Amino acid sequence: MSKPTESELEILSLLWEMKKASVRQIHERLAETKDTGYTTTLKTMQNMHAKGMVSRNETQRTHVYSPATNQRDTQKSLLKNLVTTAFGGSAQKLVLQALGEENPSKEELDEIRAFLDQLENK
Amino acid sequence: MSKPTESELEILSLLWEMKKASVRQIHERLAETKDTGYTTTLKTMQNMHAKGMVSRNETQRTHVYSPATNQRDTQKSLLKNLVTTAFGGSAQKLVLQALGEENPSKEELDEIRAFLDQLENK
DNA sequence: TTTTTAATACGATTATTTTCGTAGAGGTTT
DNA sequence: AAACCTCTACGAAAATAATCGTATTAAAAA
Repeated sequence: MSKPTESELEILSLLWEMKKASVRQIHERLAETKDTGYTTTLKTMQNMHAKGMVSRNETQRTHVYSPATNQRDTQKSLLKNLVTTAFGGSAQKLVLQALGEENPSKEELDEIRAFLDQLENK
Repeated sequence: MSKPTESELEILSLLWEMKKASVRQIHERLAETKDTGYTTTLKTMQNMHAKGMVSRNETQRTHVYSPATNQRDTQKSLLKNLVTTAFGGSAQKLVLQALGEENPSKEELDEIRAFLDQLENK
């Protein structure tokens, strides 16, 4: 699957969250942070459909889109790309940096600890 | 500082690693994985210089480039961008995913644990 | 039924990124 | 000196991405 562009990723991200949505719904969410026209959103989503990145139900006049790419896989490849291009291949460096930037709660930290333990026991 | 493009990031990454390098040196490293002309690399590096993304020493005929942007800061903003666009704002999800993809050594895991402890004690 | 609203389709334009050809200058080799 | 190699500079072309205007059609409202 081809790498989504920046705009496509924004939309894909919303679709992962919403499971399914019309162009209008997506556009309204985008409009919260971005100043772009409706037809721009429409066109981008049509492009995504042409690329097989999303599927859509056309039985209604208002088409309903849903993600066709697995969120996990997409995240995985984007991460891998970032690790190699920006972190010299070291996932550990990325992890430390990511954690340092946030203010994770105790619960989150514990969850990560548990995950580390689990990783070690394999 | 403006976000580096994909090609720029590849070069920046090599410069972070090599500290300083000529266009030729960078080009030879790129050529290992990418099939692109010398003048393309040159032009990209000139663009980066024009953007203030790298500095260069012009005293020799063969210019020597070095990164002008801090690796840490660049990583930080790229990560932030990825977290918000692809991980719904959750750094924790990104961390878990990144760790899951790798096969971190016991030492690396311990280092992450130590870092978690340190985070918690603040 | 007429009017208005809201949707898709399509193409064109603009902006950005990547690529490369060509010219010319500085060194090196013959 | 002449031929040759290796740089930089520059601009233009090609490829990719983002934006929007306009036409048309379907549904809803008047």
